[in-house]
Amino acid sequence: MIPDKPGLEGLEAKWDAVWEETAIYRFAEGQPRSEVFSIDTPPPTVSGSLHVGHVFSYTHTDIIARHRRMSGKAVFYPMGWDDNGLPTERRVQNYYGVSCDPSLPYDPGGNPGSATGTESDSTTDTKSGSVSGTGPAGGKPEKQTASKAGSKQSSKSDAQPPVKVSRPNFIKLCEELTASDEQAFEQLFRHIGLSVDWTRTYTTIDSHCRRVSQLAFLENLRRGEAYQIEAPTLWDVTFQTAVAQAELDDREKPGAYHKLRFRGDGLSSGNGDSDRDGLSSGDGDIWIDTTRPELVPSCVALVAHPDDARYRPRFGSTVRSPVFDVEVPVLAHPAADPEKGTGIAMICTFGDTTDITWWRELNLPTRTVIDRDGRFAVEPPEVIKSQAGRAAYARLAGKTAAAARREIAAVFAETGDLEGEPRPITHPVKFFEKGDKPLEIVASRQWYIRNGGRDDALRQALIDRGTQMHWIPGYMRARYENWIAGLNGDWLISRQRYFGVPIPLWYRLNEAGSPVWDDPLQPDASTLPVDPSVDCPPGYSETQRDRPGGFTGDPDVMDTWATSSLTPQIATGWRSDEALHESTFPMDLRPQAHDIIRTWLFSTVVRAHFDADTVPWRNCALSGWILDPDRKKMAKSVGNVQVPTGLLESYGADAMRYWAACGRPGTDTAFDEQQFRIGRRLAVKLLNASKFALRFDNPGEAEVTEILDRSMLRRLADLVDDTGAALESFDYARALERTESFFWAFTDDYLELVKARAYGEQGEAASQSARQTLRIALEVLQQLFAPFMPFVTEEVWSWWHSGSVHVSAWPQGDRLRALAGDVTAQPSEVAAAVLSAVRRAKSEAKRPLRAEVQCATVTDTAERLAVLQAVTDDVKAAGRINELITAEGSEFSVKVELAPEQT
RNA sequence: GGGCGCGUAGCUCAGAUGGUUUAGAGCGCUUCCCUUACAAGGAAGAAGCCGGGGGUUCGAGUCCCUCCGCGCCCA
Repeated sequence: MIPDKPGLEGLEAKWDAVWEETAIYRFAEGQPRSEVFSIDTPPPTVSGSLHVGHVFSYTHTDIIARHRRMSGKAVFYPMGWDDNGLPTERRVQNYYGVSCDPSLPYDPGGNPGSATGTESDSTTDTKSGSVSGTGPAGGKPEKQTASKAGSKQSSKSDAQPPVKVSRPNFIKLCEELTASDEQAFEQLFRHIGLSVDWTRTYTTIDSHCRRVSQLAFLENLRRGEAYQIEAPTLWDVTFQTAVAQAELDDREKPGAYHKLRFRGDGLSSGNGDSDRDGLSSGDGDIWIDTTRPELVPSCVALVAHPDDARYRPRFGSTVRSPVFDVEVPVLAHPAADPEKGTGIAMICTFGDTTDITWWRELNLPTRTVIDRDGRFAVEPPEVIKSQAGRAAYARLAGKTAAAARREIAAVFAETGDLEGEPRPITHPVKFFEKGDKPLEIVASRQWYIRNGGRDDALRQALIDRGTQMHWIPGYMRARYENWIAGLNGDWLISRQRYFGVPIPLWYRLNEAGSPVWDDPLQPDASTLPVDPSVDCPPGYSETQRDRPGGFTGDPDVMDTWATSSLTPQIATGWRSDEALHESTFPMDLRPQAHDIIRTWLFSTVVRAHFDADTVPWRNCALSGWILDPDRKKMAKSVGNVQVPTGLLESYGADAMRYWAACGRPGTDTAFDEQQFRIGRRLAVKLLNASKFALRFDNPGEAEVTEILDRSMLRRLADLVDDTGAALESFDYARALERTESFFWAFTDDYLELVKARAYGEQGEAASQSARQTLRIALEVLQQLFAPFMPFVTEEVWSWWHSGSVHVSAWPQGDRLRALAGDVTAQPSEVAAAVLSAVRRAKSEAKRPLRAEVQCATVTDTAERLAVLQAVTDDVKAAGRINELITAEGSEFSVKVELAPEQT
């Protein structure tokens, strides 16, 4: 049963198979809510390869799950894969060499992507070895795959131009690619021993999730929490989609102030063409500084602070824009910063988010120049009438913003409207977090869900929700509150993309063929999920699609967070399995990383607030990041990612979990391979200590009689209480640290002290006590380690138990304390102190530990000497001490006389 | 600029509500030991003005103030 030379190799595969077969992690349905511990596992994005960061945080959750399971809870621990959204689209584009063209009809026969050859095109820069068959788990430590490639999709590709495929075909490819990834992810998660109920998995694009997502949206719509509006929208020109506030990144970018002249020729405030003869007159001119001179044709006003004496006389008057010669008013608004540039700014539609504020609050017209592809529209705004202005605009038409900027600077320089050279500065520019071109702002019709960004009562209600959850660590709640406090708009959920959950609506077309936006056609709930681009609204037929008097489908999909925010509803069977939902929702635990509090955590609270008038979970545990040795966040885009597979092979899953468990909740942890070695050593030690303790005959019902044994059990009782409390409060790192430190002391001291006695050197009764205690302690230690190192503990448990350690009952401190009776921790402490002193003496004398001690003199207080008396036989045996003399004194010391070296 | 966190041995970190006399662990380093549980191991040792300064207290790494440095989130 117990191998001669126990090892760790092969334990993962062996026990994973057994656990699968015995189904010990399967959720036991039908339990009352109080007996259930439900976990809202955040579905990892499957579009990239797994790295050690995933192992890190998912292990933390698993430790808690395993502890709750051993504590008697029915643990509800499903797993999802987040596969909808842009990351997948980008990878599909690169991997298959395709791009989506929604205007194409579905091609049911061919799979264009597969046909055009996967491997050939993927050479661009995804060496997509990681996504084929063996999956990301087998991936090499590649850096920068999709993130870079995706953004370069159209230009610069030296390979073939992408093959255009229909939206349904494109989605098929997305599903194909993610399916193989998901398998690989599951394999890796099994390999590291996550005790997930693998019969309960979902993917955020599957039909269940689409249904929940659409149903929840329709409910939001019905209750007035979702609405659509035509408004200026942050827009990514690369992906050509709207993005939400939560997806913004500010990046410091170089730019340049251009000092431009607006003419204040109060006289010529009328007709446009000819009166530019006052070129040199300059008294009424106003100079503004701007980093975006190309937006002058979209300028609708100038604005300065109301208290700014320099410009106060000009408020209410007008000036004319350089070259384009458009008359614009000079206005006052408190958001204008007198310290910036010349203290007066031009308002364009739209250069940045402040422009939106001004435009809205000052009730200004819209003069759009940049199209959704980020290029200047062919036609100038109507308001530009002068020939010179139209000619100048023609030089910008079709150009990107950056190119137009260079062009217009040249124009202004020619006309003398640009003073001096542009002055380089660096300033924060808003980017889509996944994009690499600055965001533009375009006016478009979009769907929103209210989130308190425009409603103080709702804002406060959501902040209050934060206080109804337990945050681990507690200070993370501040981030939640800060984010809500800083919201400046509702949650934009529509995206102009393809691989996502469609917005389940259609619009009537009037006789002119224009959509009637106000009263969307809704599907019957029983037909969900629907795809409005394929399905028809109730009462219509396909022949009426896109025909005047007919209907048109909403072309957009929902933000990936609009689905991800529903994982509690998705996982617990909301509106599909009410019994399950009742016993699992609100959920007990949401583990996640701290950087997505603003997105995932917050949006999930919003949905539960609306749908169920509750918080979605009782506890949220925020895990830290893995940092590389230089303390930079480990991320694919940085190229410093550690892939887990190699580490798993050399150190084993338990060692990797050990490393993960050492990272305290919420704390960023530097990756340190040394920790893997330590974890592995601990696992090996557990094998060997178990083997040792079990080598003696089973003492049956023998009683624990010896003082030393009872004293050790007393300390073990304290450990059990301590670790139990730590795990209850999600402090797995503390629990592990305590258990580990006890365990090493246990092997160093207790095992050595009782070794001789266990072998029978002090008679049968004393031996039985030792053997019994060894077994009791071993059993408890195996259980305490089980949540952390499930494989090795299951292995050693199996040497002497029939069931799984993972469904055994968590140890009780009281039982151990009862065995200890009135014996305190002191005897084992005194014995260990003497033994340690003897070891030190031998080590300092450079003698082996088995060297005999002629005579050891222990000086200590009378009280402790009396205690030592009770354990003296064990101490003498362990230290190989021939004669042990005691002497009273206030200071503890041990004088060691070694026996002469034998020759 | 606002918020949050951090600064303890060469390195990575523990030190929960201030108090077991001379501040802990692991790694690394040095020395020793192939001991019948364990050599991909074991034992032992050296090593710290607990970021600086001020304060509260009988007593502070632990609380307060301030300064310096670092990181993150948000403007």
